[in-house]
Amino acid sequence: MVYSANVSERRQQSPELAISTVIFALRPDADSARPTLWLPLVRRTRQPYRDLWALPGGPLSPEESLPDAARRNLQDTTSLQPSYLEQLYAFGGLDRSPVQRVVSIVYWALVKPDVAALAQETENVRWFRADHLGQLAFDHNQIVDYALWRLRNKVEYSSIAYAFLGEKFTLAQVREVYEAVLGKELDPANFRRQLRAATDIEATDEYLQGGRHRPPRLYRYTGSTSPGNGPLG
Amino acid sequence: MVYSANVSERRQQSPELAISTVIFALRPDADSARPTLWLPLVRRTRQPYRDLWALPGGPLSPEESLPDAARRNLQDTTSLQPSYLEQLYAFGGLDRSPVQRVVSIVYWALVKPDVAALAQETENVRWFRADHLGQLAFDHNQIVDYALWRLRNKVEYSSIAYAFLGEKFTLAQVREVYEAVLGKELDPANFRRQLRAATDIEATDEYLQGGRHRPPRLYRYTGSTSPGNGPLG
DNA sequence: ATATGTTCTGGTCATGATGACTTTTACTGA
DNA sequence: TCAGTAAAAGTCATCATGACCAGAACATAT
Repeated sequence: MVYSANVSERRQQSPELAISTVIFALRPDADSARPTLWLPLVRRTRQPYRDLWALPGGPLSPEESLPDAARRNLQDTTSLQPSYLEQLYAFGGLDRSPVQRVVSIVYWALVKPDVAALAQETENVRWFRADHLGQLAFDHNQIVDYALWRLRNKVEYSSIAYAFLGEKFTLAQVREVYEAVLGKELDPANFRRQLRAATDIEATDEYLQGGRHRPPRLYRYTGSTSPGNGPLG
Repeated sequence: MVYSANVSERRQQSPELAISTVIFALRPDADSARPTLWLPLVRRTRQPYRDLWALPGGPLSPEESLPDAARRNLQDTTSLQPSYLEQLYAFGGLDRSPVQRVVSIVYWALVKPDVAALAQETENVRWFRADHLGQLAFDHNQIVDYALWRLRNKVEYSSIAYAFLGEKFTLAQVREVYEAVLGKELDPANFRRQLRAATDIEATDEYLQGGRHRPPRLYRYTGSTSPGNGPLG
């Protein structure tokens, strides 16, 4: 759209196309010190929904692919590099924006804790607990809810949890990821049995020292880190 | 796009937005008389990919929702009314179309056999076996493959199979749906045991007469028929 | 040095789901 | 009346899971 148009004209045009991303990271909770789900939001500086928090997003540039657009937007707004990126859904309801119709192709991403820790908050970028969001701009509450549903499903049947972890980790750390995502405690012994049966994690001969208990063995994830069931192979 | 533009200008504009649909139906195979997966395609009458077969699709009208656009398109091109409709994926690669960049939001649909039987073929609409497609226009082979993957997954963990069946059916008919979709035979006794344990199918007191064997009981599906895990509730 | 608290690690047991298979029932058609 | 066929019900071994128990290996306090 190189020419300007008023609101009623915009209503008749082809809908605007935008890319947004729901970004999840695990950060230690202030009280319990256990990891919990957080996500960064950006403050809207323009109408509509000025001063409300919204998902990072923007238009699709003509020469970039959809995931590239999501990645660039993530870099521009939050300086974050995701360890996992997957398309979530295309939202195209008629009343998503009061001004002009917008079709948003939404991605969801996971970032590792060390990367998330580097991204400092600014006036217009802030991290929120996934279960303590206020009212967001547009239909973004609905989008985040759907992304949470997808994350919780996917963590149970795929090896996505390791996108939250570093190269080496203890089985208890994996369990904490599951517990944070699913919101419930898991039996350590049974959880351990399942992970030992999985083929995509292998034991190293290193142990994590420093705890006031028996030092746990460190493991390594050997599987693929990309969304393997997508249409791209 | 109300004004015309040449190819190089189009390349720089905001990408075109289109809606397409992959439609599945079960039709009896000519040889084995067992149901197999078929899908209707439309012949392209214009460049690019003129005379190749493609998924039914078209632009998004300003005042219709995404699923409404898919439904209308399905009606316009194939006169089919789906018993199930769900968003598949948004395809936005740079080289999907040689002329202008197109972002396609693709839906997938299921139609019941009686509805599919009514839709007659024309010069530009023809049904193809899902496993015997030739080369399609654009990236539509890739899209169909992904839709098949989704269908096969979803049939195993959801109650989607009943979108292929009428109001009353025998357990063997349900099994034939699973066998056609998954492409493998299933043990009748074990399959029956699973369906009897499911809560969303109830037995009627009717039996299907006419076979040269013990008449099977008819059942009814009592669950929901809409995609229940979508972002819309 | 010893005790204590913690988590890691390995194990048992009952239960439920699954796959392979057998048997009986109820129909049609020769 | 018999043969053929699929429906319907049941058996058995195997496997995954949840609940639970016990010893091992550390740090810390006494």
